[in-house]
Amino acid sequence: METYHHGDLRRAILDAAVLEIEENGIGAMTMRHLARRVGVSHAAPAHHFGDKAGLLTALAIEAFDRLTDQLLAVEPTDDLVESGVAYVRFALDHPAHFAVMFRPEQHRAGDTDLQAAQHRTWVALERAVGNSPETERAMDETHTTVAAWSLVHGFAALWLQNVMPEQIGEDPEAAARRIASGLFSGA
Amino acid sequence: METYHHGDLRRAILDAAVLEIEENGIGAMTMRHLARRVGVSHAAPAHHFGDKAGLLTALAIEAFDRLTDQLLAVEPTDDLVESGVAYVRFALDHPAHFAVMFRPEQHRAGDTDLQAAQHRTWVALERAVGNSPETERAMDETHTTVAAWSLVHGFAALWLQNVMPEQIGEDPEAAARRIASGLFSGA
DNA sequence: AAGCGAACTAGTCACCGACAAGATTAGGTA
DNA sequence: TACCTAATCTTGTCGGTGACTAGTTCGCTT
Repeated sequence: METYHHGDLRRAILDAAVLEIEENGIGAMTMRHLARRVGVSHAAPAHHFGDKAGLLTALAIEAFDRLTDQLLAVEPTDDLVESGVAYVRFALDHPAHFAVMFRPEQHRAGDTDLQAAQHRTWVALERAVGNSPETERAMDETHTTVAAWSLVHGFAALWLQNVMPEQIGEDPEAAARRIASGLFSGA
Repeated sequence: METYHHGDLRRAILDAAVLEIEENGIGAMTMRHLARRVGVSHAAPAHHFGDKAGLLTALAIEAFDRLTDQLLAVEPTDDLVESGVAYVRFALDHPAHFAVMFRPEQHRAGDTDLQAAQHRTWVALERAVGNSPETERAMDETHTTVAAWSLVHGFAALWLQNVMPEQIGEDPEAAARRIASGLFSGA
């Protein structure tokens, strides 16, 4: 480091946080570790995020937006199952982001930007359900969307937490596709 | 307090932990708070649990066992949906226990007692699926069980994290029953 | 009743998040 | 160019936390 000012410390801290969480778990992610990792003083990060909750909120917003992008990248003509698989793939490919998304107690309470990002994800999920070809359902669209979300969210969470039975195998994407197909297109 | 020895400090600390988490969130649950709450010195709890991870592991084991009991309390003749609703009800009735169950990074790594408790829960879920009347399924029993678990776990997690859309209403049990019915007995 | 070991206390250490005050510098203005 | 103001970053500090150690109290067995 040659300059007193970092240039884009905010971005650097967010990236360092992801690496730190992936390498050593969310428990090891302290503001001071990130500062050391990036090469700034221990109090520098707080200037960009307010406090630790602010940092985690910013990271969660980024995570929701990336997930939304992945969901919207699924072809509109594809089956709902493909969106479900995309959700699971995002969670397993980006465990650090996923771990930060659903921890309200670590977030800045009532942050409107975060709420907006969560809503965008919800809208993307609704789109996936609405685009799905099967029109004859046992539920209205809201409940179908919640059902699909619950299924893939639960699957990803249980997989990441290592509580799945061995019989399920080692390929999460295949298992997720099989399960989602069985429930949502196996009529 | 009159006696130097507490009598059942281990039990008292576990109960205090549940209260503390329910009242102030898991972030506020520190060993020192629990000690103060129970009226012992700050280092007393560690004697019973080793360290904080040991306490949270013990709490998780207790939680898995209580959940298993709730699942086994469902009548064997009942539909699979009733077991799913029981899972959701447990999570929402005991948010502190539920919050501690699925945080491996806070647990004592590789604890065999915890693994055994998790396995007992899995067996209870398999029983629920096996007892369910509908025999013609799109999946084998393992995948059906994982699907059911994922659905209710995801639903409970999303509900507790307050990211459900408003349209879902205010009665989680009703919504869970509707969704589980739509996917598992709405053939 | 004696003493052994478990239960608990008191003291300490490194580390953390938050805060305050000061140093540095980028970027707009005269 | 010279300034100068606000944003950025550093340094120092404080209370709180988890973990460790040494010492105190007491239940229980023999």
